Formats: sequence, structure tokens, C-alpha cells
Amino acid sequence: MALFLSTFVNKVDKKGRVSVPAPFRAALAGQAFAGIIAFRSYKFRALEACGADRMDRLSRSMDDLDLFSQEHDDLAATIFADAHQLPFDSDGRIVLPEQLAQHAEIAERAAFVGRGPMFQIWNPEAYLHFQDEARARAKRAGATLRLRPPGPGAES
Amino acid sequence: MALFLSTFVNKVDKKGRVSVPAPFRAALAGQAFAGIIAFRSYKFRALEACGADRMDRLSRSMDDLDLFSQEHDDLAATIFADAHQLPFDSDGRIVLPEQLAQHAEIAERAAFVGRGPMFQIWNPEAYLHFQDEARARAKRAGATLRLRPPGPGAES
DNA sequence: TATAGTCCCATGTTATCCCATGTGGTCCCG
DNA sequence: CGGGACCACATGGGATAACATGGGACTATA
Repeated sequence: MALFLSTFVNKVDKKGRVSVPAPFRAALAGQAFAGIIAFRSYKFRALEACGADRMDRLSRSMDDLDLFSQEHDDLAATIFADAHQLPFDSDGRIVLPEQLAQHAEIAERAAFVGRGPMFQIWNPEAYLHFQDEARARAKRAGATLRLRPPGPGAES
Repeated sequence: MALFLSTFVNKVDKKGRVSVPAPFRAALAGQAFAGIIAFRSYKFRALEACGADRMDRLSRSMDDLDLFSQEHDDLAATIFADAHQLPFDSDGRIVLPEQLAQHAEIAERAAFVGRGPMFQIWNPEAYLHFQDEARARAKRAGATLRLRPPGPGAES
């Protein structure tokens, strides 16, 4: 399972290309599709991203259900319709589609933020603000994360 | 399994032809029938579409009659009766039958909307409205989609 | 013969490929 | 321990191929 850690800020050139950080590319190595899948976060002014395998699982999950609740239908519609398949070029770069860049307010530079099994792409300044707030909230709430016991298929 | 992502808007020429987006064609590559299957959505003013393999699966499911309630049976009958086989021309275009175009109110331009294992074809303006509403609903509901554990064929 | 549906080719535009360059970090050798 | 060479990675630009789209010719059908 892909594991995305740390944060990297890369430049967006005038063609809209950005290098995906090498560690993230390494985490995706060996997948059927050489690239990432990105879609607009419906919670933040940012993009959610992952490898194709994860999207495959989502798709399979949908396949099992013959009945859709309104919520799942809406969510799936939002995610799949909005998702862009962004292939790596030979140098490990992707092209940020206009629509996505706009949603995340990304122009000159993009911050790749590791989130474990997925990652996000932010406007660097916007992310700094968000990070400060998140840290403050976590401190106030005394948040803790309970580890799931390791097992087969576990994403630890 | 075919995976349809993202949304593409293409022009319908005066002969009724539309290019199927290249990524969707790629997702269908290798199937027995070079084209798509489309039928009227019973929920939206739009068309549902998929590859022939998926229709095969539906067909096989029909054989297990007791799996289907009256509603599902009716539904399936409606789907099969209404389904059109739309072959690609040598440039990857299909011709939208009058009946289908009318139901989806498609005239000048058509929006191909990825839905994971299937996709939809909308009037672009109508889709924008629907998309906004779906997004708003998903956000209000704080919807989350539960991932199915990785299974056979799934990576990670 | 008229009409509708296919097929094939032409075109502009956009995106993808490939190479060149710079820079930072690491490793090795002195 | 210091210096130098190498390598991996991010970045930039120009050439090339893919794609969407339009029009005309050919074929089957009534």
C-alpha cells in the first residue's frame, strides 16, 4: 500500500506542469497506471490525490451495491466525475487541469502534503494557515490516534 | 475492469456524431465490441453508458431470477429494451440516436461524465446544475464512502 | 434514384514526449 | 576532516504525435 509522508513544495511552470515529489512517485511505483488520480476536496480548498489502485477499490465498492443511497450516489458522482487521471510524463511530472488548479487556488507553486494512504495538493500559503489551525485544534482537544493492530490487508 | 473518471464535453456535429473521450475509449480497449452501450437513465435526464462486458454481466445476473425483485426485473427489462449498441467509427466517434439525444436534451454539445464502472452522457448545462446540487448535498451530509477491503485483482 | 448512414481523409489545436540545464545533496577519496 | 566528483531531482523549452472536429465520397436501403 502506498504511503505518503511529509510535505513538498514544487513549482508550476507556465504549461501547468508540476513535478510530483520523488518519494511520492516511489510510493506509487509498480501500479498499473503510472500517474495519480486527483479530485477536488469537498471539504477544503485543496485537491485530494491517490494512486489508481485506490480508485479501483472505490470503483469496486460501487460495483457491489445495486442500490444507492442518495448520499453515496451524490458522493460517488462528485468523486468520479470530478476525478482526473493525471499521468506522469517521462520526468515524473503531471499537468494540473485548469479546473483543479482553480479550486485549490494554485498558480505558481503547489504543496504536496502526505496524508498516509493519500495525499493532498494545496496552495502553499493556504496550507500553512490550515496547518496552524489544525495544530491548534488538535492541541486544544488533546487528540489521540489509536493504532489498529497489524494484520493482513491492514493499512497500518 | 473499465474505470471511467472525469468529465469531458465534446461537440455534436450536424450528422449527430460525437467523439467519445480518448480516456474512455482507452478504458474500453480490448473488449469484444468496439463501442459503447447506452440507455436512458430512469433517474435523470441523461444517458447511462458502459462497455459491452458490463452489459454481459447484467445479462447473466438476469438469469438468476430469484435474485431480482419485481422492481429489478422491470428495471432490467426496461434497460435491455432501451439499450442501444453504439459502435465507434474509425475516429472513435459514435452517433447519438434521436431517441436518446431527445431524452437527455442533447443538441450541440454532450458531457461525458465518469461514474467509476460506468459513465453518463448529459446536456452540459443540465449537468452543471446537477453537479452543484450533488456536491452541496454531499457536503451537507458529511458523506463518506466506505472502502471495500482490497480483494483479488486489487493491488495494495 | 434519393436518403441516410459509414468510411476515410484533411485540418487545427492541444497536450505529450524528449532533451538540455541547473542545483542540491551524497558519497568517495584524498 | 575537508574537498571534489557524481548523481538524483526539479525545471525549462522546442519538436512531435494524439486528439477532436469538419467535410466529402462511397455504400446500402427503400
